[in-house]
Amino acid sequence: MIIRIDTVSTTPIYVQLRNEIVKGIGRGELSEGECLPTVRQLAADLGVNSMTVSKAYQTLKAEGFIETDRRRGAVVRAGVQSGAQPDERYREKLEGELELLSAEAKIKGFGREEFIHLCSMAFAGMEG
Amino acid sequence: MIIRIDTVSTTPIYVQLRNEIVKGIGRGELSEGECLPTVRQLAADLGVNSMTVSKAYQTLKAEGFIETDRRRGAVVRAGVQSGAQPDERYREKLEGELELLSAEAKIKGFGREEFIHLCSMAFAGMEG
DNA sequence: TTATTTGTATAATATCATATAATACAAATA
DNA sequence: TATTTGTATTATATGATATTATACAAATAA
Repeated sequence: MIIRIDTVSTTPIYVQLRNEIVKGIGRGELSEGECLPTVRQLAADLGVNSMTVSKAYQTLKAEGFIETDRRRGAVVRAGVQSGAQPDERYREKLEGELELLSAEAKIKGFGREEFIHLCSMAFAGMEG
Repeated sequence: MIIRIDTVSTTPIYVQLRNEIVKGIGRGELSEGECLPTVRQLAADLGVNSMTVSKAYQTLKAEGFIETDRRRGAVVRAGVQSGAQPDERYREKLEGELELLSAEAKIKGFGREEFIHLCSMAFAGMEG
């Protein structure tokens, strides 16, 4: 998977990295159990510091998206999430962000159908 | 409209303020043409600095959500947005954010129907 | 064993964003 | 004239961000 970083953006690099990897997992470009590049390798590829990559991995780990194994490195977490009970904390976070997006879209002139269409298209872009 | 600020949050106060006002406009609690509190008044109510409120207002102004009038102060921008051509820049921003939310939701185990339902409910919470 | 690689920890440093404080200005109103 | 509006400026303090350098435990490969 190719990751691009915008060094001009106000979004911290480690957040950009975290977001790109999450989207890669969502799209299926990164499969469950697949190893991510090592922090040093990815840092070298992107021209950033290895601690910045490490911070992105730690964020992903804390959020349950990956696990770190001393033997294999960083690994995409297997389908624990697809099963079991939905994460209530995440649900509230998602609802809050959708509320803000809905308000912005509404004010910007988007109708309900158009908004839902965009949501549907975005989700369709994910694996499965 | 009542605005609450979380001083512990990592989200900057001026961003929280901006978000709350956007949601207030979206819900219809703040009508087009309605005056917002003065920067000093809102700052006093919230116990923050007036420049922090000013920064939130400037952000809202730059995004086209409000206008500032020396006579009336900060005013919710009238329906320029509901008409005219959709803002292409905003559309891309929206699509990008929906892509990330979709990826997270997908990984967290949400199905298409559930995700769309949440989007629909969020938009339904907006005026109109 | 030894050498290497893994993620991680630590410390020092630099830069920028954030927030506050105090003061001041032009424009408009009462 | 006095007041209020948003805004500008300057100074200051704090925290987030990013880099650099070094080091560690754990596991693998030689």
